[in-house]
Amino acid sequence: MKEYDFRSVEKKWQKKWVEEKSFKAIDFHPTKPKFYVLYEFYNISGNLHLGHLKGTVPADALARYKRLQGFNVLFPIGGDAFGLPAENAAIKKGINPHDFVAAGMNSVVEQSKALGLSFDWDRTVCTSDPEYFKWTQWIFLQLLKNGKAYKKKGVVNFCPHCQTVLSNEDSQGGKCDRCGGDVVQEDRWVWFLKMKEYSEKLLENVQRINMAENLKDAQRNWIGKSEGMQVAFDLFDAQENKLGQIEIFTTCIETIYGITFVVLAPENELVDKFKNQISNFDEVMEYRKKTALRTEFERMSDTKQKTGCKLEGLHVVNPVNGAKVPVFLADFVLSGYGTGAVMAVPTHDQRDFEFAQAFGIPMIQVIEGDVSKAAVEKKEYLAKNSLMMNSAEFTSLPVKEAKEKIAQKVIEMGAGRRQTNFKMQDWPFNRQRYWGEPFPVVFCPKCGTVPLDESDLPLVLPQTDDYLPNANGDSPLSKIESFVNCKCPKCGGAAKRETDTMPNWAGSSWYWLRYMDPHNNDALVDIEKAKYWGSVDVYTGGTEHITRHVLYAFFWQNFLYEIGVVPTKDPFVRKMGSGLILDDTGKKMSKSSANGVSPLEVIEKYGADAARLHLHFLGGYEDNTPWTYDGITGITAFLDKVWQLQDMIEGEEVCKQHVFMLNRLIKKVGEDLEDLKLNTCISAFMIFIKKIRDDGFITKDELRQFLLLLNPLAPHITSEMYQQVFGSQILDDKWPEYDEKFLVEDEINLPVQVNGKMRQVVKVSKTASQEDILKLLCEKHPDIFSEGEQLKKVIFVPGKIINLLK
RNA sequence: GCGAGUGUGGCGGAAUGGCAGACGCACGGGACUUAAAAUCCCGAGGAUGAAAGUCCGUGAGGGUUCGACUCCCUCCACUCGCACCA
Repeated sequence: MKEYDFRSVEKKWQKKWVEEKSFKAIDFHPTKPKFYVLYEFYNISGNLHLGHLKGTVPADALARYKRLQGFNVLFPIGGDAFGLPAENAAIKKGINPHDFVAAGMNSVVEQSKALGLSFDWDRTVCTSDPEYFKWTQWIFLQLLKNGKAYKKKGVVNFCPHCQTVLSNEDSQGGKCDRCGGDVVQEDRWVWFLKMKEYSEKLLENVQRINMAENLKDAQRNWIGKSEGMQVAFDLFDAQENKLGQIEIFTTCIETIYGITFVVLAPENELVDKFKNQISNFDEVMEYRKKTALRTEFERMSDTKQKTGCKLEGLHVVNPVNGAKVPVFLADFVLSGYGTGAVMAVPTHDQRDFEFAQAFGIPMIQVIEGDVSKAAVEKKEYLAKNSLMMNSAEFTSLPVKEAKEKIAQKVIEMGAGRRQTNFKMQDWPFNRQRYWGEPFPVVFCPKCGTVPLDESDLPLVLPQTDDYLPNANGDSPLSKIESFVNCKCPKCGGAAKRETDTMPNWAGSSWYWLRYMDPHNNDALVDIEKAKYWGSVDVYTGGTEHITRHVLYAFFWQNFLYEIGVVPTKDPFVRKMGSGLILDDTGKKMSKSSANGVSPLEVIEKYGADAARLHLHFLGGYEDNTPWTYDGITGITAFLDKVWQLQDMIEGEEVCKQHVFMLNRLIKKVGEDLEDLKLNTCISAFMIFIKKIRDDGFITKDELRQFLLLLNPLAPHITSEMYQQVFGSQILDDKWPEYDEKFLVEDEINLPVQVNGKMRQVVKVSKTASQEDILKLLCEKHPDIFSEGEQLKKVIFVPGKIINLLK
């Protein structure tokens, strides 16, 4: 047997798989059940690095395993190419984004093929391809027509470096997700998608999906459901004229008798409305200006330093006791959450406590506890169910009871109602950048905002050399006269196009649907095909997009379901978040930090099978794994031993000597592949092969089954060996099945404990009774148990352990 | 601050109530070789012992149990997510 030459063998099979379309998914397969495996498609902003393999290889192994099991597997790939990441990368390299993306797409395809990934290449899509984004634009039109998209001037996150508006999801922690710079708050015209309206539905998606609990928590936390009350306070001027009402949101209605002030977010429009009644208006405007200049990051980092400004000349009245209460502006109140106004109870809310101290506002304690140094907060007083004080007829009641009774009273008075709020905001959907989907919308002086006719899609992105972002944050498209000036689709008069583009998350919010029907010119997906392929069965990829892409995906899928375009509310049945590959300093390996090791480098040195196995032998799927070449010789030695099995064939059928361990291997490999536990799966193969080598032979059928089992992980070497030994293609064979009856060994090693301490291991029959074992101990290990010895108790778990208590 | 998670040999990591350290790397010994590399075989948590064995051992301390890496409580360290969300 000549040595295994991975270079020629791997190339041969990769070529064959592509040419023969070996992994083509069949729509409406007459007999095979469908199985949809998805990997989070490639972001076209750089080369592949080893981090990508953390998601692709397990998905590939699962797809190959399911195919051998007889499923009609859909395993597609594509490119996420529009948006900031690609554009920034292109600008950095000085290449036009069109060319950059074309080259990038080509590169990831070639690298995927070199890894032996079994994608269906006829279904590849790219989000910046007009054939694709035609349907992204189409979805936007449906959102607009169904009242789920609106344009509004509002205070939003803006990145001065990237010169664009960002969503909350893109500016977590007050930092731009793309450049890491500080995000500021700016007043801008923004296209919003009504994602907030879908909060409950998204929570249901989270409930239904099969996913790690910590990831679900992150999503629930992001959506941020909170149940409380909305209460109206009458607003008066200095002469006691009623001006209107201020509505506040609270989850602590039980503290309402302790209110000593009310706080509005600095942006609150009541300030403008009643400017004539505010005697210190200049001071107020100055405070407003000051807070607007603070970055989100600054606002968050000094939370102990409360700032604010009293609205002199205005006050509100507490509806439950008629108390006169002053009104402040302060930036610890967020305009986007609840009503942008809060009732402040310094004795029972730490923020209010700090604010009251800073501004010398009196405090009223309404629940028992020590409020001399800090507020006694909800968490504490609810846990203790402390007693009420200073709260009229509710004084001396336990707080839990009082909470309900006070709520009732406020409702009966007509001053408030129960209200559920969500942290998640509507999705700011436009970017002031060139490289994105143009909005299919025009502004007509006569007709207002007019959507393009669906037949005019796609609205393509005009070619230009002047695509750099503008200093004042206007889209580069606004400079292209031929694009901007157009005719109104409604009245035919002169009109102007929207010149902002959609965010990078637009194209990725529905791409799994397009794979089901990638070449359809009449619909984003044929409804019958969508019914056939259903939801993605297993979705692999990183966890960093869990509160962004995955929530956007839930949102769009729900919307498309409501308008009858797709048959299910759930895009994914199961989402499996992969860990990261870390470099030698413990940092995440990524395209942006330029520490990525190219898979091609590993493939060149050791081969694709070795690269696939080694990376996943290093650690579990969900764990962060430090990358190293150390240990890869163990993998190459293993593959050499696999190759040598061809020389060890003796006999035909599975032999008695090997039947137990072969069945055990089949069971273990199947279970581990379902859960993407590639590391323990690989070790199971190593244990098996060691035993075969000890015995010195393998039968022909044992080898056949072994190759099938290993094929999902190491497809090249197993395909070659199978062809050489059996003369046919491994892909035409079927996954082996195990039989429970072969999984029980006749003889087992039974641990013997004395008083809970391990003393001995005895070999006994699997059916041995307690008496049998005690008898055996008398004969062979009298030091542990001898004839006639008194035992206090014996714990015997058949097949597991025996524990003698003396 | 809130939420979640992790902590096991020299290293990557197995084991989710029943033989801790599977499997692999590095390491030591042996075979092959003039020699080295490669390959193959054997050994190996720590302490003690010639050995059989004994004791200790999964971040620290306590608890539940016949039996705990595994379950519960307290604490320490690290990682991640969210963060003035009323």
